[in-house]
Amino acid sequence: MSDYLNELNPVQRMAAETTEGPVMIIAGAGSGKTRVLTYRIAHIMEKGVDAFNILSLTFTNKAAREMKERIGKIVGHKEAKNIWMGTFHSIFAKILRFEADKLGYPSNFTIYDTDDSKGVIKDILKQLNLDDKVYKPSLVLNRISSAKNSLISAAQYANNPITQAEDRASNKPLLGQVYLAYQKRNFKSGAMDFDDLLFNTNILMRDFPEVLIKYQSKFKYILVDEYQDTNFSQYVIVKQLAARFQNICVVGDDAQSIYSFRGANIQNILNFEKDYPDLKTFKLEQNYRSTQTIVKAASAVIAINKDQFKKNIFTDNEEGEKIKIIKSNTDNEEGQKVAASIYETHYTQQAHYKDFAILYRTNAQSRSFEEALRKLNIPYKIYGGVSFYQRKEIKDALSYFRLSINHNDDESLKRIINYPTRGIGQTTIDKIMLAAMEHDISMWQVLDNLKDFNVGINSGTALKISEFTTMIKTFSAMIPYKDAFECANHIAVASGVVKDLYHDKTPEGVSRYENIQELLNGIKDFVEQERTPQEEELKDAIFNSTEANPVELFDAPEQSATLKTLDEFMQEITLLTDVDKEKEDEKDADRVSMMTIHASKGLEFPYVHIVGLEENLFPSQMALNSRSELEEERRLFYVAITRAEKKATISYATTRYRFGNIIYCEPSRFIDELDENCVDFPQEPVANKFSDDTFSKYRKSFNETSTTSSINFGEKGLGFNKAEPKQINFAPPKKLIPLAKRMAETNAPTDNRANADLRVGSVVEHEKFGIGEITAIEGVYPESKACIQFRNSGEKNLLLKYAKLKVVM
DNA sequence: AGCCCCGGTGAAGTC
DNA sequence: CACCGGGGCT
Repeated sequence: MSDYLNELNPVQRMAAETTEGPVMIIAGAGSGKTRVLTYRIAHIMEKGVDAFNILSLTFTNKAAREMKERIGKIVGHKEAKNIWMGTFHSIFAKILRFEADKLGYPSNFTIYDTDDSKGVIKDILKQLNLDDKVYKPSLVLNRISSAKNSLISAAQYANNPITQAEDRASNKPLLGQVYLAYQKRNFKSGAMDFDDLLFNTNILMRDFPEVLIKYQSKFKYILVDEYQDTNFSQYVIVKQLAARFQNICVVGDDAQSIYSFRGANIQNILNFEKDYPDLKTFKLEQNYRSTQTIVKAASAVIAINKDQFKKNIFTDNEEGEKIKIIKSNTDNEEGQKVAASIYETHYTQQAHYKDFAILYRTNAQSRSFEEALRKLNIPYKIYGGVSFYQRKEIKDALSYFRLSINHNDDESLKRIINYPTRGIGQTTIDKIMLAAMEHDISMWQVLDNLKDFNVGINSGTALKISEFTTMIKTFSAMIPYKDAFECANHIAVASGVVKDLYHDKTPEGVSRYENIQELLNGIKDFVEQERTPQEEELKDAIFNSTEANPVELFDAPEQSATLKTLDEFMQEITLLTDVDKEKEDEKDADRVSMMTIHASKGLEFPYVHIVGLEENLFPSQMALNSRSELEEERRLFYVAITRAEKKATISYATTRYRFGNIIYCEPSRFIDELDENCVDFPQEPVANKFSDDTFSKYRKSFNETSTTSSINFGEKGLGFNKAEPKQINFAPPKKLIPLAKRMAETNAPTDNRANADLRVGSVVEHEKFGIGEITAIEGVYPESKACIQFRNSGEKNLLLKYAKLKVVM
């Protein structure tokens, strides 16, 4: 019949053809996992299974899209579209919209991102009169998130003696109350946070057996990719759904489990066999990606970990170059040396710049590489960082959309009620918020029934409020009847956002204006894309079920079911992963890729530079408290090395800036763990591992770790299954930089006298602001001040005697 | 109401 | 060093 299976090696082929019953595929790095998954699904379909009965959970939506594309080539694109494929969050958000009414939620519930969630927590802390220095919103949110991912409800949390004791110990005795209030507030707002999407799916399946049966019957074949990175909540969902047919296939690599910080539990994959005794396991051990050197070096590193499946990863590829180690004296020098190394390889090997990646442990490390690459005119692209959707102007516009879709979305309301300025000040907002909290309703409900509440707002302000609510209502009325682009465009203009930005002629203002245009363009694209069958189904269900009485202001209602609406757009973008957000048209651009190692998972590059290999940075100082944390760092290092196809280069610096101070760094222990036959060490000794400093540091860290606390969340939960013991660290991160190692900042003497010769019209380069032209000079050197129009950073006034400027022309 | 300046504090990774 | 929030000034 089909010959696609012949493209697989024997193990891959068996894994793809064993479609019935529980299957686990342990897929080493570069072992052709995606190919197996693709062919497996195609094979299931060719055996006659309806695509609507297949659920495939992927790590990013992009991965889902690409896999659908590949499957489509085998079984036909029309059929492939019918597969339910996407991330856990996006798939179950869809299901929750179908079933929302059962949980008391509206089907157009808002999904709160992390910023929204923190905003809610801040309000609650204010209301409960708690100090946000003690109850740090990010820590509180982490704690709540961990609880939810372990299926601990707010009520269970608040009444659990263990969590109570734990929170008292960390000086946050009311954390349970915060969690309760947080859930209540979000519910009133018709909002779910990311963790709620999974948590509430579990509630749904627990409390509504008919719903569980419905989806169990629907999803006859279930596949889960990156299973090593699932958390308890996800584990239970999968287990429940697969309970009827048991055609469950999980794919993963325990050696690449790197997301425990967001609740991922490597035990899910290590213990999978316990849940399904008749499990068939396939190990994909042949690496098709990397050289023998890279495979050997990586294997030596990962072998040090205790907690893992035994694997014998091998490759038939050539031996390849040794791993090169670059030592630098400072972080800036590291940037220069790495950039130079890329530059050199680019020319000597005729490599494209897109063949290179710089991988780092933390986003903050990107700076020195950016600067160095820019100096050598090497194009680069940074993945992650502040995304488009995080920008202020975009969030403002989206908040208008969100509020128009769901009036009870308090976080959006707070953001835009006085933007652009319309005379509704902080005092008024505080009064509204107070009334909302007192009556347990959303802020909108207070605004919309202002006279029913004794809020103490004067008639002038009341008028402004009513103008605001009327405006939002007209937006809402439009959404079901006009496509997303028309609505968004109308809202952006009618709200005054566009006008506000248009009048701002500073370079920042211009760029904000352009960003809004870009957002609108994106929405235009969205409108022009066809819906997937699932989206069609969902659209119908929600459109027909809305209790809302359609206001016939615009086109005929029957037309609206075919339109792609603004609320659909919002649903789509909220759950995009960082990878999903990357622009397609830049994919082929010839640029060096820069990203965190986490973000690099699943990617591959011929030449990989792994940078910042220093103790306390990689491994991170936060990971030195336990074996399991250190093992996760090691897995992260393993992931980094195995991204490389031809050559891996590792670099470290002996000093580095941190919080404005220079600190000394030691080479990472991971360097020593590489198989030494695979490594090209620098001439001088790498490090003196047993200096007094080293000992003093470890003594210090040992003494300090004893306050770290943990609680066991394993016993309760929702009562489906026994949870794995869940550790939540609540101790603040320990600084492990010994006093002896600190050094006063030594500002390199800069000769700025040359700046005295600068004139209006001179073009200069500033190390931070980039290239700019001097438009005015005031005063006489050394007291002179130059006004410089920078190309990318806007206008700045700089004192010439201090400004570090290089004359360009 | 908005702007600016100051000081305190803080960077791991993310749906 | 860089960002954010608070407070004070216009």
